[in-house]
Amino acid sequence: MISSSELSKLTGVNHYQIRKDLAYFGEFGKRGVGYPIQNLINTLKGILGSSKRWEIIMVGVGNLGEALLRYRGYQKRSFNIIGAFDKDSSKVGKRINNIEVYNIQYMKSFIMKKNIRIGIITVPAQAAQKVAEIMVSGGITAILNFAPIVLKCPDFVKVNTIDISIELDRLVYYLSIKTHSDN
Amino acid sequence: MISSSELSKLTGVNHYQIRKDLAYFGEFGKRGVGYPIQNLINTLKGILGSSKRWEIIMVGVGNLGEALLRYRGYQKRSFNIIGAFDKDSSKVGKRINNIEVYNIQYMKSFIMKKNIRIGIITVPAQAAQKVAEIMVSGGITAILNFAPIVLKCPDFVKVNTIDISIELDRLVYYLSIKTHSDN
DNA sequence: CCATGTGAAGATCTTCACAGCG
DNA sequence: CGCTGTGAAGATCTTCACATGG
Repeated sequence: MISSSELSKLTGVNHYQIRKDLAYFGEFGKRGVGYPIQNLINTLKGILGSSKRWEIIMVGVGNLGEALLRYRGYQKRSFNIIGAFDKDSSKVGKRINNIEVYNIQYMKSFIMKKNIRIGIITVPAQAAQKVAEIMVSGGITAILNFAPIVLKCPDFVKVNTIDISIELDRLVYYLSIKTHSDN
Repeated sequence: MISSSELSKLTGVNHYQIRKDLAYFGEFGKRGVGYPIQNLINTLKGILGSSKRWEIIMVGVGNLGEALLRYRGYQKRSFNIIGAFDKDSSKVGKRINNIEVYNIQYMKSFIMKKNIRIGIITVPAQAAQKVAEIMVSGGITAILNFAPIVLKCPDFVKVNTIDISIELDRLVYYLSIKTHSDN
């Protein structure tokens, strides 16, 4: 059993919010007690779509791509990187964390054959748009993009961009504001 | 000169929002024409705090850390990674992208001496909290955290966490919702 | 009595309509 | 006339107060 206040401490989200969010999907807490942990986990898995197993591909096996492939944090999650792609023949054929690197020319047919819905882009900025287009043409509808550009994709495609420079700009902005008002 | 609608196309943010946001900081557009580009850039640099030059340190030179060190996207930006730290002696002394890797035991004094305000954490999850504490004790007040945990820091410290698993969960959730409502 | 679930109040963010100015 | 700047309307998110039920 766990209460909304305990969850609050663990996550940094306040207890009102925790309750509102959970209640939004139904009543699975017990009044006066809290939420049954195991039950909560299972219900959330269903809600987040993580009871299903999602297969993912990654394109671009440079430093960042390799870092992500080595990252073990996926293991217990609902998604699996089942293939990586690069145009560089020196990388093709490698296996990283048991994930094989294929030539990028096979990407589209791979997506179609395996019915992939999610792709990760870790290629340089100038190649990213083209990669995104091939992904979409193969049937991918959700992209996690690490290239520092705005990808042009059809509306039905969900693009989630992580641009490290922008994240640092956020911090810089925060510090500037604070410094300014510290007088 | 550039108009709010052009900026809208470039960024994906709608034109109302562009104007509201810019107007919030003052009137630097010309009615009937648009925004003078150079002027806009300079003004925004000031607002974002990027007219100043910010020095940054990074801790953890594993795959991800190395990828970020190699990333050239900072070059034109307002921030500079001026040092990296690791506890692994095989990494100490390396130079990556002209950034030297120091033993982590010198981190605190480095932060203090150079008056660093921003730190990037790319160490494994179990080491991240400790690293954050040392950073804060040295005077850092803004952290970009790549470790998949919730860092406990004093309120005056701005923590920005990027957890790749969570970003993927977002996409999975989006796809689940869509699949559900596609019936 | 305790912690959830929820309607209402409050705060904030987004969209809109249009006045104002080059 | 065109595009900005802005007050107001609308939508959404957050906080709160408290009724509800184990």
